[in-house]
Amino acid sequence: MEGKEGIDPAGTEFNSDSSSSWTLAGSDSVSDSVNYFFDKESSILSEFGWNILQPDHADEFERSCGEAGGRGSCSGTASNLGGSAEVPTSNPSVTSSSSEDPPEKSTDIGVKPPEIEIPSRVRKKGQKRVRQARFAFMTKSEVDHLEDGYRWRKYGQKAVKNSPFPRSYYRCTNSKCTVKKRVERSSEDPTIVITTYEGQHCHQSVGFPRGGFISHEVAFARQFNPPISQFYRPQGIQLHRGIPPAPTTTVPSHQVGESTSHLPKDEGLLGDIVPPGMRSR
DNA sequence: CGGGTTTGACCTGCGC
DNA sequence: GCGCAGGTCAAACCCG
Repeated sequence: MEGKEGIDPAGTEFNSDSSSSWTLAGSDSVSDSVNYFFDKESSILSEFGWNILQPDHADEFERSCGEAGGRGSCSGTASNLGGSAEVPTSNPSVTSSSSEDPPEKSTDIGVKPPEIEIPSRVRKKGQKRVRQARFAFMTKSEVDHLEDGYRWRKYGQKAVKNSPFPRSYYRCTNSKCTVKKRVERSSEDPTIVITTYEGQHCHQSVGFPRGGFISHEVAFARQFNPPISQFYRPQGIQLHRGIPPAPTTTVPSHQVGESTSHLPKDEGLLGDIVPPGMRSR
């Protein structure tokens, strides 16, 4: 409605003319590398920030970006975002992607997904696990694992503290794709499924789920697909500037199979990405 | 038989 | 340093 608004850590306000109302909901108290945005209309809670890369990987990734050439312009985009708190609507890859568009061109990917998630048993000592940009959805649904157009393989399930519901871990079945997602039910409202995506698909989705309509998750996931490089900060450090996501107006709520709900107080997965201080809605 | 799920063990980060 | 909780691995199992 009023357009996105928020304040980045440096105090810079940002606005856009989008039809969504994103509000800065908080920031990561631990790494301070991400901010959280909540869309009151779509009830989508989003987390935006820079990847935190160890210097080794930063170099490595910078190289791969350089080789990729052209699209994305790793450091350039990063500095742009970092310097002026631009909203992602100015990001070509976001604005150009309608709900029909795949996150990336599948075959000739300019930027291959950086292998920043080092397997724990291969990871060298001192190299930290790196988190990619994440965004979360709260969806009212009886089904835990919502169709989003991609194929996922479950690789783990864990009981979550303070929640009677386990958290499931999924990985994209595409071997070249590093995207993961976590699915968990809200302990406050069992009808609400909280899905958190981490990373970005480097390939096309396998198709639309359930007869052609797409959910908020799909629409949002497809709109929020800036090149990975844009979440890369060359110096490898945590910084962060508020980057509100593209609006989700492409999906009228009546088209959504599972209606979204308002943000409840929550623990568990939300507790993971949402600082306690902002969970008062 | 291939692909997906389950589940216990293991690893890692973090707070105390 | 220790314990806890989250995250991941991988063998066993299931299913089409």
